[in-house]
Amino acid sequence: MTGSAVEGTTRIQARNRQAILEAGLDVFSQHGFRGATLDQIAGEAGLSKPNVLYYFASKEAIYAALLERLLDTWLAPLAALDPDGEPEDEILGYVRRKLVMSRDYPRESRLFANEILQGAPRIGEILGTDLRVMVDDKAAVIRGWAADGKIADVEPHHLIFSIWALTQHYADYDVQVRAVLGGADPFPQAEAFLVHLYRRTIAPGPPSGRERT
Amino acid sequence: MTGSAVEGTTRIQARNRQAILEAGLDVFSQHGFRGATLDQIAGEAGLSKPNVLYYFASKEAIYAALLERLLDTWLAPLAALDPDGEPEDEILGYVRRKLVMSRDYPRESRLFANEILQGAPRIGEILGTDLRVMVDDKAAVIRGWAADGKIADVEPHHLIFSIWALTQHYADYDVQVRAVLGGADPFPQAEAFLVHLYRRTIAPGPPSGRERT
DNA sequence: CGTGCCTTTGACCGAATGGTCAAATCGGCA
DNA sequence: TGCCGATTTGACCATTCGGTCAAAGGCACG
Repeated sequence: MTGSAVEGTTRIQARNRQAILEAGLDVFSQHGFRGATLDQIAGEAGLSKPNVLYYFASKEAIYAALLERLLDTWLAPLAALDPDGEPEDEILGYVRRKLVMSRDYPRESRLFANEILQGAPRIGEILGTDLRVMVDDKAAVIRGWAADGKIADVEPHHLIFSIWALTQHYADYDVQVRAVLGGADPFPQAEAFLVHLYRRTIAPGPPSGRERT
Repeated sequence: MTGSAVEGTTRIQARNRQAILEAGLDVFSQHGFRGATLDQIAGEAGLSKPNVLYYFASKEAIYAALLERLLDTWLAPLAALDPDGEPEDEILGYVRRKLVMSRDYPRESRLFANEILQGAPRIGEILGTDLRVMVDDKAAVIRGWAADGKIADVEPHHLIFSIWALTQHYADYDVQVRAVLGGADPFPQAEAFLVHLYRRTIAPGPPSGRERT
């Protein structure tokens, strides 16, 4: 062995754990926790079922590991929203980062969607505490921008929800989007549309599009 | 028996079939097809498992019946978009109708979401044919409005996607929305926000919010 | 009140599920 | 090369799964 006795992470351990998580992400994101089977995960990872359980104590443990790894990176784009930046740049930057995540990590988005659809039994508490704190924090920033007249007076929470909904839609409903559009890559057009939509939505001015005479 | 020999739908048949579909909607919308179990559906419907299979040939048949019943009503709001109406009224009306459906039929929205997340194995073909035809049709209408300068020049397909994403988000991610917002009913604020967003997005004028000098 | 069909269910089946365990194999180091 | 822990697996287990079936129960009508 190479590593020390305390830090017991062999090369082969890292590789197999990674393969299991990769396979688990595939299966869980498509069928949810209850719909996924260990045999399927093992098969996709190229390991036998007992071998999978040698690296993870249970099906639940694989799922938990995936969720934990996900939550870390999932909120990073929102955390990067800078209170001292230019409002429009900050919000459009957030939209772009989230859209790129939907394009590059669609399975992670679907895994999250599945967990929420099931009622968030495992991450419900985190949603009501950690997530809520961060969203409230960023919402306050956005509210400040609105109060200063730098952007339109929109409800910040729903603005954030809308960014989640619009960007994750291109990951979660990818099959539907491509079925309707045909074969072409939806993301370039999606980005152009979302930039238009958010420039218009947050531009300072009267609350509605029907301009006053 | 009361009904004729040909029209064999007893009162009790209608009641039990309805109870099974109701229970199936609950379970399938939460756990997806593979994650749902007949025992759970039977228990929730107040019937024994063999009795459930007396009314539906298989688990698959219950799921199929739900999907078929869903597809009929799911696209009705889009079909109601009137090419001869006032563009802003038509689009905002569509948004409102879809939002009401998310509020009143969240389980149906989640059932649909689950099917799409699984890769739409059962309705994939419909998406690429019937749905696509209808969306293309409505997209042409919207494109015409844009060409006439009645609304902004937005890509119509992505405009429709955005309406789906924003409205269904309040059904599919209801748990998350409520966890972040607290106990209050999100829908009144959601409607106000969406009306603002779409008024701004489709208002005629320059493509972006950064006004020219 | 009895007959015939609709409805319900207990018992059961084979397959798949998550998980266990002891034994076999592997891989690196002395 | 031989050793020892890390790794892998075949066999197995209890439970749950979707589904079957024959028998029992219920209901409306003559």
